Amino acid sequence: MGVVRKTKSIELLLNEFKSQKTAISTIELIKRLNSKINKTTIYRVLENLVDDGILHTFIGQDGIKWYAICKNCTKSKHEDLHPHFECVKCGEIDCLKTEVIIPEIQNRKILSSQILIQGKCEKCIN
Amino acid sequence: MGVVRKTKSIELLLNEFKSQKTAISTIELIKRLNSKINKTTIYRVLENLVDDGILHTFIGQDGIKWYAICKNCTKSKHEDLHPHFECVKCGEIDCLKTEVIIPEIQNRKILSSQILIQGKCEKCIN
DNA sequence: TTGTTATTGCAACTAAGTTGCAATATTACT
DNA sequence: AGTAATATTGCAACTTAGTTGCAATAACAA
Repeated sequence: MGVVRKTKSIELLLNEFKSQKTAISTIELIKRLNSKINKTTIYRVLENLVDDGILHTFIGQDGIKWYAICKNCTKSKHEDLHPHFECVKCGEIDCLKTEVIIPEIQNRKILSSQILIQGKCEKCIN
Repeated sequence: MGVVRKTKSIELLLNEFKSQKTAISTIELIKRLNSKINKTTIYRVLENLVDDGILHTFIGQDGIKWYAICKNCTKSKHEDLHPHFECVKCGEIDCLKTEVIIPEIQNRKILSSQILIQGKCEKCIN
């Protein structure tokens, strides 16, 4: 349904994504904003922000939901088909600009794809 | 820890993967074997079979665990770094032989990757 | 056949996420 | 500014996937 009214919850959540460029998991957001926003509201606002093309979401290796700011998305079209990179050391996940080419497959029609790469990030490589 | 003794539970679970070549989710297995094996046992046997290199596991788009037979794995080395294909129509997930190349990324060390492709499978394309 | 111990079933629990509903806050309209 | 309409929120209770501890059972080596 998307966001209709400017509220404190939306502002607080967006602040998190403005001050941190990497992806943030739902449980991390609940942990951080616990005292200020109810977890139900957090889940609902996040979904609204996805509908509006402001955030995109994906499933981490742990099976939980992560969210990150969209770069080139609109309400009607999500363009965030980029891979995500999860650091095995610090746990941080961020969006990659790197393009990964999915080859055509005989007798199948590809519609979308999720790519989650594990490794060591810039900060943890050494 | 892997499997040590041949039990009825292991046999029943492996039968499912022998009669169906595609991946099977934990909840599907629990649904099917509910009356014969306790769900705790199902979770534990599946994990053992992964340790033994007989099955591999991955997270589906729904955030739940899926399992499939390994092709070229041993107890010490999992080689199943192939992509998985999820049909948006029938919900089936299978392993792809297609190789997807993950390019090197500056200042990062890539260790592994999960690729989940959505689309229409052979049966559902028309 | 028996002793050791891997495996199983059960019940109770955890953790992530959802639902229904009444209370509250935003916004448009006068 | 005051008010009505309704989007948003908080709360409690729930669902679902998966886990844990422990006693009972089953494999299998000797």
